[in-house]
Amino acid sequence: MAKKSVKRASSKDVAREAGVSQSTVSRVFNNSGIPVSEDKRQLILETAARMGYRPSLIARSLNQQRTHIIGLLVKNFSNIFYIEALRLFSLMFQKQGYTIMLFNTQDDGRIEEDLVKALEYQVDGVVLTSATLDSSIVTQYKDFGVPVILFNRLNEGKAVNAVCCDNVAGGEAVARYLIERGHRNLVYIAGEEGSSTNRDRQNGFIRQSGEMGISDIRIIDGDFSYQSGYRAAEQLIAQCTSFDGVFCPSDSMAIGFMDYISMHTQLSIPEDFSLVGFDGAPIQNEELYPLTTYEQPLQRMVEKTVQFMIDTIENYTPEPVSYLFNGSILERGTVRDRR
Amino acid sequence: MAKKSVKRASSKDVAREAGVSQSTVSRVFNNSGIPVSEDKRQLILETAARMGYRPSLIARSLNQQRTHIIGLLVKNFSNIFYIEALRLFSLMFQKQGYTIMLFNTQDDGRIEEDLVKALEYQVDGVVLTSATLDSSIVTQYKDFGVPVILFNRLNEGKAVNAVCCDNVAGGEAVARYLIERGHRNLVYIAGEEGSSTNRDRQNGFIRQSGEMGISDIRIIDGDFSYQSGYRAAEQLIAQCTSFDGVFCPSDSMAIGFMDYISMHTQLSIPEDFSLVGFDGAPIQNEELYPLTTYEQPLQRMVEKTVQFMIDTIENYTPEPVSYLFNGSILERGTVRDRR
DNA sequence: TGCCTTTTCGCATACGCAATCAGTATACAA
DNA sequence: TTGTATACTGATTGCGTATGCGAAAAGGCA
Repeated sequence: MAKKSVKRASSKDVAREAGVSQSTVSRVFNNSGIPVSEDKRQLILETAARMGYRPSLIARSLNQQRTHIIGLLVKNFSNIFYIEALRLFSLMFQKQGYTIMLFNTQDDGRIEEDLVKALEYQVDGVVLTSATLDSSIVTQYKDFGVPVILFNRLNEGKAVNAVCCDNVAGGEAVARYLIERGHRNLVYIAGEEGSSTNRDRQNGFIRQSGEMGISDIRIIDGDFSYQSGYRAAEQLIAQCTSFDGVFCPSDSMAIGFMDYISMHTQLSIPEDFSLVGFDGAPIQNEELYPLTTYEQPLQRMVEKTVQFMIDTIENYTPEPVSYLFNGSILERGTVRDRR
Repeated sequence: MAKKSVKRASSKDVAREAGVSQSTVSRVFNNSGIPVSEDKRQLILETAARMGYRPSLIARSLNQQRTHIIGLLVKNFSNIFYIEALRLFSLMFQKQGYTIMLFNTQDDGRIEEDLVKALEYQVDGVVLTSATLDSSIVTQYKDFGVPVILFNRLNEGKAVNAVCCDNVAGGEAVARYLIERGHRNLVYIAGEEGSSTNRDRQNGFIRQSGEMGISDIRIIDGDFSYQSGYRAAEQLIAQCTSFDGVFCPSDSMAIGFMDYISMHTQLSIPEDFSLVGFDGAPIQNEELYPLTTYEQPLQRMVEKTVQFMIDTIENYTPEPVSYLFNGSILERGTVRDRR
């Protein structure tokens, strides 16, 4: 059996069938305002429908040098925050007439491979979420005139476009929030090592604490995941340190932390100590997990990224821009005022 | 400023620069075994690298009538099971040299729109997950010779390819499992109305129960979501019916159910009644949610879908095939033997 | 050296579309 | 009737790649 049992109708086929030229068919299907007489238009639409004709966006892309495809590189499928971002991206790009090509970059070594693949497919732009990437690759990428936007990640020297939450300010805000409410013995559960998001949140948290007179902050290892939050709680409790405020720089970690506390200790939050998360991703059950957290304006960040991308595609500018967003503390029930 | 500040090098450019013909460049880059002398090959590879040349997969697709793009239509971004499926699909298709075009089909009315878009992009095949679709559209789609596979969904008359868990057998297995262990007063929390998955699980559950002498099964409305499980528990408890076995046809629902019970009642599972879920999607904390569930062989199902898709692309056959998979009860801690 | 086989390469064309340009038909004014 | 402007249509070209065919070059053998 042949590879394709049916051959798709092309505009040429429709033209022959309808007795017009291929150009006229083309003019009818790309609504670019070029006038076609009404009777021919109807004739063409009818024969096209009868033959099941659909314009080939591949051929159109080749001709126009524009694919209307956006490459979306995603790494972290276990973090609800990025799932939510993915959902919003796909929705908003679709609404703007773009289609998403998804690259699930499992390990960092494959990033370059995926970027090249996206390039070969002539994507109009690339969004990188949650990837700890070698910036040299992206710089090289820029040479092709394809816009790249880092989402929720900054790179050194701001050599690449980025839309990001101001993580330093976020860390500072959490420190301020806790210390202003009388917390003195703070703990920071670290996120993924080497990621700019963790580094910035940690630096902001520690610096602001220092400025407010709190300098010895305990740091426990982690990696943003639920499990790491759970284990961090275990580790912290085993050390039996006295503490009254914990900052988990992701909601997943915070919830893992809460679970360990409620399952294996007699402590209760916020009576015995306060807990603040980060992200503000949707929580299924806020009654069960009334997590006070620093909420990133995810929706606005995605909107900005999409708009920024489209603007850049339509008017390419080589100078990189970084947009920083500020979130705010979402007060729920895991922080008590200790003054 | 121009739309593109740089023009990408084409095979023709490389050919001119290297002093060979465009054909030879092409032959070097599509490793189709056509011989090119070693010195020219090296020369071409070098100049290509120097010029930053990458073959255009768009142009290649136009020429070959094959894009190596798979359209993936996803609806349910809130269900962990489908997120996991999406992750596996993207991984496995990438490994097989295919790239994924993602369509986030928000509401069912847009399915047709997304299918058409995928068609226009000349995708080599389409996988539909979690979509309650009008089969007439898909039938029409088949006329284009583009393979369509329904994932985790059957359609009436089996007119379309499908890879699915045998939901009827699953429902039966759960009924058998509960009744064999002495449960007599069963409750079924319904999944999304109108979905084949819910209908089949429900039918299997009720029929098998009937055959084993249990005929009056209470049914509570739901839609597969965490919230609907939570509300169903509330509703059930309010009715104060005596029951000893509950079947939630998705793990999300089951966990919502568990949460309501532990938060708002004095009942405990499995002491006061047993609970069985469905899916077997990863649960973050099995200690906290030791849910006994019917586990679908997700990994194998995805593998089969990918393999099936590639086979169908390479050797198109118009006769639709349905592959049914059987899962099994994953015993954890929410069922007690009541004999 | 001449002839033949094999390897290697270039020419020309096709893929499906959009755009440019040139050409026809119609309308209206002179 | 002719000229001009305008509405419309068609032939042609190019986007970047792959490939059949034939030509040329290289190599083998007498």
